[in-house]
Amino acid sequence: MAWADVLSESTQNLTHQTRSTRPTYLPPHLRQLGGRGRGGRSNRNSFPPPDGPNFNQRQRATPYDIITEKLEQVEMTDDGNNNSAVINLDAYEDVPVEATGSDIPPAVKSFGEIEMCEALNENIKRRKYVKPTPIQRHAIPIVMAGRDLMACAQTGSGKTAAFCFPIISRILRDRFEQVVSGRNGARTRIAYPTALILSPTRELSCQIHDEAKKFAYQTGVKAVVAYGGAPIAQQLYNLEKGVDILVATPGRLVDMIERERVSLKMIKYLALDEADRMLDMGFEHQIRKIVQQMDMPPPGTRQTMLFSATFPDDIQRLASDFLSNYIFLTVGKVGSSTDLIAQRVELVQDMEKRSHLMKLLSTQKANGTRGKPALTLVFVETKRGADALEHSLSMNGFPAIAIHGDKVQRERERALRSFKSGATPILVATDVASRGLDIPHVAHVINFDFPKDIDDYVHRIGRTGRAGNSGMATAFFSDKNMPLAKALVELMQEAKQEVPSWLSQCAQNFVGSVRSTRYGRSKFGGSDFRSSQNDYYYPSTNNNSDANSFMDTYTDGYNTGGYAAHMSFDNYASAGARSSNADYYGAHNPGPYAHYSTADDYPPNNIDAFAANGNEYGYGSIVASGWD
DNA sequence: AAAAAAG
Repeated sequence: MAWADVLSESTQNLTHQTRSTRPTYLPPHLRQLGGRGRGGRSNRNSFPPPDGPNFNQRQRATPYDIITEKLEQVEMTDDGNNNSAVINLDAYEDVPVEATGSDIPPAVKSFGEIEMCEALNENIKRRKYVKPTPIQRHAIPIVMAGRDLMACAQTGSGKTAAFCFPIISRILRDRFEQVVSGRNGARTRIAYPTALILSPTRELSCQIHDEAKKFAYQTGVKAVVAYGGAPIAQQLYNLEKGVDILVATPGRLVDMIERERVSLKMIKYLALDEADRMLDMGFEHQIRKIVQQMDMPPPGTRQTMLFSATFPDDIQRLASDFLSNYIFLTVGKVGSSTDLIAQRVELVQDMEKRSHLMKLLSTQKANGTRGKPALTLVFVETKRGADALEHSLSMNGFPAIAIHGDKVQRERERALRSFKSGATPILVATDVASRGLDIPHVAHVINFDFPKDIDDYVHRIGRTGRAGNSGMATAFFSDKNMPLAKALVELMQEAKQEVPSWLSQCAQNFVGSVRSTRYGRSKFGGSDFRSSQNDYYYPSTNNNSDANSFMDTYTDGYNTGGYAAHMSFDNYASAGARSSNADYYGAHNPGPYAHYSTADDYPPNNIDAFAANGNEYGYGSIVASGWD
């Protein structure tokens, strides 16, 4: 079958596909009617209205300032060693920045401009953070000024530090100014943290905790982590010894609160990492419970910071419940560090994915760099699929290990360690690993199953190309993914990536058939939803609903070129991929992108190399092995 | 029809 036939056939099939099955956005005031199958009393209007000073004024804030800038060149900080903490700031040259809100504190150019205690400064030096990244330059002064913040910054750009520094710094300042502290004395077993950092996965919470501990070293500020899947006793013991910053996943935290071992009464700083995920379906209820139904001080009396690389409008609406007169900050909205990730998309049907993956991996293997295997992260849709693919790869001589939520925590951590160390250079993962995890030296992210939500794609590929390093991402795109073609094309264009013509074609064929925001209008970062005049804004609790006029000024900041050069295709296939197996990327397929368009292209000549075993997962019997 | 997060 010729390539054109495949395309036309696949587009014909599309007409039979059902439209998006993702639930459409339901305004909060209608949710109790069961729209998302979430019963119960979680209607936010039923919460007692918070009585913070700014609470009811937050949407009535004075005309908003808009700060738009492009950064001047910042120094390269690479000191030559391979320390992953060193960020190649050169890569962030010309990153566009936009801040909206009232009275926006000016950005700083160096850590020196921020008033922080000496111990914290020492720790920053220890971590080899010479100059702040763009998100840090802007976010730190905002947090230091006591302002609430909703921040979008590209993956791998130092978000954790952007909220950890100022939180630690402010805790120290508070302690100095008012001697009073919420720390528990010997008489109570209840812990009273002053800062709470929530994240969507256990591994991410651990990672944030590790970072926070390093930054807080010798400052007297104590960070403790709490997450499920591990014995609770040790975590409780750590809390008893005193805690300032509690890093937690939602479930375990609620458990501890209900056991009356933790109280949120003294919380002054609340940070949600991967905030859009935290407020997405499935998590929102738990987060609301923690933030609005426990003893947490209301917005305006605590400081709230939300961070993510993506922030859809509907999620921003939900999030504004938690915030008071906040500043919206976008860093790297268009060009973004994902310039550093060379993205490629291949049309691969489900049946062919495994053999295609193995071909790809064997090419890569043959060209490993510096004697070290290139770390490759393969994303799949389901837990079962992850296990099946892990098995299949292992049986064919590819050192792979899987990580997903059905594994016990020890196994999850073991898999991650084994991957990081290079012992198992292929990690097959579900979305448990898609967000926030900082794994140095991931060379290649493969979207074996294309994600259902384009924002997940952004987060997944963000596992490579971190801290200013380059990386590559390959997506297998099948007929089933056509509804996302348009969003993918737009995203790739914004990241200055070459879009294969067949994909543009698919996108065009789908125009008008998908209206959902989540499918249609995704991009790196986002824009302040308060500025879109047409969207009805749902004010919370007892506010009046005259919301449309609350922000009158808005300019569309970015625009036109000037971003750091992105990689050409030659760079893309680097890491030696053009040597012995060059036809994989080159001669075999004349275009800049390699497609396996027909059955004749496959199997590759050396298929025996990885399918000779004849086991049930071998080439040819893929269908029977769990991919139903 | 999926992943994650409590046990």
